[in-house]
Amino acid sequence: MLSKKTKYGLKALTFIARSEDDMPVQVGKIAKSEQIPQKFLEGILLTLRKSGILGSKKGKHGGYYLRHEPSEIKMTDVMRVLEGPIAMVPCVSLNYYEKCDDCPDETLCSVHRLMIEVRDSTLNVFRNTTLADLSSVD
Amino acid sequence: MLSKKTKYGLKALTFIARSEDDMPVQVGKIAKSEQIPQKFLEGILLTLRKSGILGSKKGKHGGYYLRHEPSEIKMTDVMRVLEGPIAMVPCVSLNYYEKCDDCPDETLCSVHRLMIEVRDSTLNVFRNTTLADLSSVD
DNA sequence: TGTAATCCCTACTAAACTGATAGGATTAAT
DNA sequence: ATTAATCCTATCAGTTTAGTAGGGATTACA
Repeated sequence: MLSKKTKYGLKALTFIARSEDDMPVQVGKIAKSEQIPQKFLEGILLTLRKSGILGSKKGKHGGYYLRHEPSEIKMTDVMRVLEGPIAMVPCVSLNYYEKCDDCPDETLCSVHRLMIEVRDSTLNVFRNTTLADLSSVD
Repeated sequence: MLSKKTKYGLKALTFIARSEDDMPVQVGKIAKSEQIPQKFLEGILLTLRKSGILGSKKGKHGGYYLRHEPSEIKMTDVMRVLEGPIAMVPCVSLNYYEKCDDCPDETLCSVHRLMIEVRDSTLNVFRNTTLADLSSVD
């Protein structure tokens, strides 16, 4: 299941991308427009900022803005920040690899082989989708 | 993340498929060979039986067996039984569709569109993979 | 007919995770 | 100063996960 955190995060990013006139967007505005609990959203945008996807400006008239063009922001990066590893098992994760306790030989493990295929096909989607695709209104 | 339940279930199915000489396979044998807590595995095999993927024979010399040829057992079915819906959000689920509370218009929702693509690519893997693929030793 | 092996079923539990709330500290514009 | 924003930490109720416990029901076979 996609966590609410990720869902909210994606919606917020889309919102910011759509309202780009180089003015920072306030959490409150996003929360209201997208029906997201504001305090919850605060934390989400914070992690997006810490990861380098968003920038922020503090104080009055502050808010969040994209650090790069929407077309440069790949879903692989966004999803990893919000949802964690893309692979469904650590033993097929590119960025968070971990060996299974059981499983003496990965190449013989049926789960391993299946999950590599799932990872690759999901990765293929995320690599070929940017925030620009999400926020286009076609 | 893939649940242990699913992981264990897939390993067990693979084990049964590999040791097919038409004799039912005992939970204890699978548990020992695959390093799975036996009581936990019991429950998993039970749900696989109730779903029609496995059959069982009670009493001495009893055990579990496949109800169909491995090449007929598609991962779509197995995954839905073990892991639940394949879609990451209910609003793009084929078998368990549910509208989002928020989201007045799905066709305009960025998350919706992205998740449809993920669903389709994952589905494509599961539809083209059978237990025979998992249990082959190439 | 008794006994051992096996599936079957229900209930319980500890730990982790999720989604959210609370309360305030810090910063900046006016 | 006041106000409006981000930032940070802690807390919490509910759910899920992974597993354990204990036994009931069924069958093979001596």
